[in-house]
Amino acid sequence: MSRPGREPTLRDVSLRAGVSRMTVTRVFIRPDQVLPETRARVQQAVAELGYVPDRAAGSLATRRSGFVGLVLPTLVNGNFAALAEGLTESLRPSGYDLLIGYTGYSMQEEERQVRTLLSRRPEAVVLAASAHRESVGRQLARSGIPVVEVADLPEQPLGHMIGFSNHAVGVRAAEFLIGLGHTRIAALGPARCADRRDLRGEARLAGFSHALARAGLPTGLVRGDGAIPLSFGEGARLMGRLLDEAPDLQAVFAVSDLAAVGALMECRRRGIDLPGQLSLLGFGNFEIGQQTVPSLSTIAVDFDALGRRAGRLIAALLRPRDAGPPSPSPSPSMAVDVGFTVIARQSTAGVAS
Amino acid sequence: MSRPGREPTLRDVSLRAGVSRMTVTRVFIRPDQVLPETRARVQQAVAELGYVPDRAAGSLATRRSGFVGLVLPTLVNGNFAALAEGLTESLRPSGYDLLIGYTGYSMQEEERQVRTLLSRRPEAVVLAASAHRESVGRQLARSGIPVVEVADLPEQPLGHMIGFSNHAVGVRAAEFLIGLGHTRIAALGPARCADRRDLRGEARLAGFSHALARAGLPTGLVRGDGAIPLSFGEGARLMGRLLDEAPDLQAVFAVSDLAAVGALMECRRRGIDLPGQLSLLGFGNFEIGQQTVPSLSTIAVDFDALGRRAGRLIAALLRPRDAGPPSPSPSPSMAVDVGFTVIARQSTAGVAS
DNA sequence: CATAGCGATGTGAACGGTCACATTGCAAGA
DNA sequence: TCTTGCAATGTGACCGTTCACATCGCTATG
Repeated sequence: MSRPGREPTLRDVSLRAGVSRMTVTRVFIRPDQVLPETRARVQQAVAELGYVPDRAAGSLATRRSGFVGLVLPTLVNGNFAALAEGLTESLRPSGYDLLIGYTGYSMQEEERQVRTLLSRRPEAVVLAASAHRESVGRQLARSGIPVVEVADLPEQPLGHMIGFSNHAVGVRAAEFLIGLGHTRIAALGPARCADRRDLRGEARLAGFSHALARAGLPTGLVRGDGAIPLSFGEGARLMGRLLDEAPDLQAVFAVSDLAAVGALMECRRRGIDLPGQLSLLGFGNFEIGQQTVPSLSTIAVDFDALGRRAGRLIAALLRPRDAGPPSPSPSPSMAVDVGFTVIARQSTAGVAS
Repeated sequence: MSRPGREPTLRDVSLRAGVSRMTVTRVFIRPDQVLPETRARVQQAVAELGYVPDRAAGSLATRRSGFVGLVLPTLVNGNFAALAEGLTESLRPSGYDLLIGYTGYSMQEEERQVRTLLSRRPEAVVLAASAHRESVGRQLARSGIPVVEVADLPEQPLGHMIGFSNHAVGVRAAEFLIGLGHTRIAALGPARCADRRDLRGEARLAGFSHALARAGLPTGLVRGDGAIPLSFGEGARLMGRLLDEAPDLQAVFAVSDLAAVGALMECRRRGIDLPGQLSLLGFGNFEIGQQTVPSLSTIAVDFDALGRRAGRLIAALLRPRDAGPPSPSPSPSMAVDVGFTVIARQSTAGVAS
């Protein structure tokens, strides 16, 4: 190394290669503008010194951080992780790095995350945490960067939306179970604490209740009291309570496959036959649901594709950064409904009549 | 806002508050050095302008990015996600942000990730991807920052290690199953492709074979041909193949709970009674294993704690940055063995004699 | 043969903070 | 009253890169 202790800089490389600093930069940014011989000399110096450009300095000069922020409730959820991976991959060709923050479903934490994030000057932000404090929207709006909300279609969007209606999912779930001939129908969903909330789960639950009521069926067995995040164990626990209270249950919708699989296992422990005695429907199409016995009927959304789509949108929004006018017309807010699919597997069946 | 289009800067705030830029900075860095009245005036200007400090600029000046890099195989694995969350949380008090990259188990991709990462000048790097190209070690060594490898105890460490011996896990798994009286014992593990490898899974498998051989038992049923990453479906598929070939099998070790649960479901589909006809042992203590019927015996490692521990180590290493000598003595490489625990649940049982 | 034109390279000034080192004002002690 | 000392604030340079623009040398063209 040239200077002890410090990492080599552009200057070190330029001195060694016998060119100016600008030429070295060009070798990285626009190699075609540099004569092949010069380029080779520079590249050798780079290799010898082990020089890696400092993007923080670059960001400062270009006013472009190369970051896209992603805020989600938790990483410990296959679908959110898949979303993150899809986003990363679709953003890679454009050279953006993902900066991930997770809120643990807490709105207060989300606020903190967004503030932290903004200090890194992301060029766009993707929000997958559905419950926002008002201040979050204010901060994001002020920063002037594109905001994309995913995995939902909120009533009061902060920016673009790529997702699906969780309320519609709930409605469809109810219609599906009703269509099978069930009438004593229950649902398992998240509790509403003051700060920790799973708004999407709540929306699915609300849609479910709504459709039940519309069909003239009782909604008393729709339970919004699951601990967040809904897990296998929580699903089993909730199912146990439900079975204790209403042994003559015919069908259950769990707002998450995780809870549904837990519920399925609880049924197995109690010797309840699925779908013979009870139909069970989940949401999320987690891989485990394909393998359980019986396999789990569910409602599927392609989260990886959701992430990819968000990434493509962002790449497109950010590309003509130079072309268009500064930002007088913040491109009209897009809303993309990617829909969802009911996947009927073995855990649901019609009522024998 | 003050200047149209641009985000407000320190200068905008200082002008509005009628102080110098340095005073504004101090309100953020060392508030106690600023007179309360002045501080209040500055804070009001900050609030009015919606000013958020630019950390890229700050990094440049302080030569500290505030980033810690984390490279892992995939996020779509509860244990790695838990590790990431544990790391994040233990680093938060010290003000570090996590920069996550994932390799999809590819060594080539890992190399790319590390290079990208280094351009953001992380102050430390945590590696959870066990298979490294040589160049990765070179790059990291040259950068001079602390490196922590987690979830393994490699023979040729790149820096510090916090983990457990995957080979020992395999040995212990075999001893456990042998101890139950089984002799026809199989194992399911990852295949070894050229680039995509799961070295930790391979190590568990190798340890398992080793212990089997040492006990004079045949190792022909130890299968290292699972698609990476090992999933529920892959576990089911592998188990099916195994049962077709060796119907008189007595015990199976799957190097991941995910594969083990898949295998468990496959057994159920085939009407094979666990643990009556077959003992099944997994690894990883994923939550689902507690809920399956029968519940899954497994080998547990606390990944969240692993992440926390790595975070604490890094925080400690980085703290006295100012105190100690520049870096003549790169603090001796630490190796922490966090061990593992066999959790015997219902899927394993002794042979009836 | 002069010169316009272009491609390759160099120059100095930002970018937005923070560092080390002044400078100022004021209270305590000789 | 005159230091001395400290707390609060200001000054200019610098962190490593890239921007806009200038310069250089060469070739093609009239």
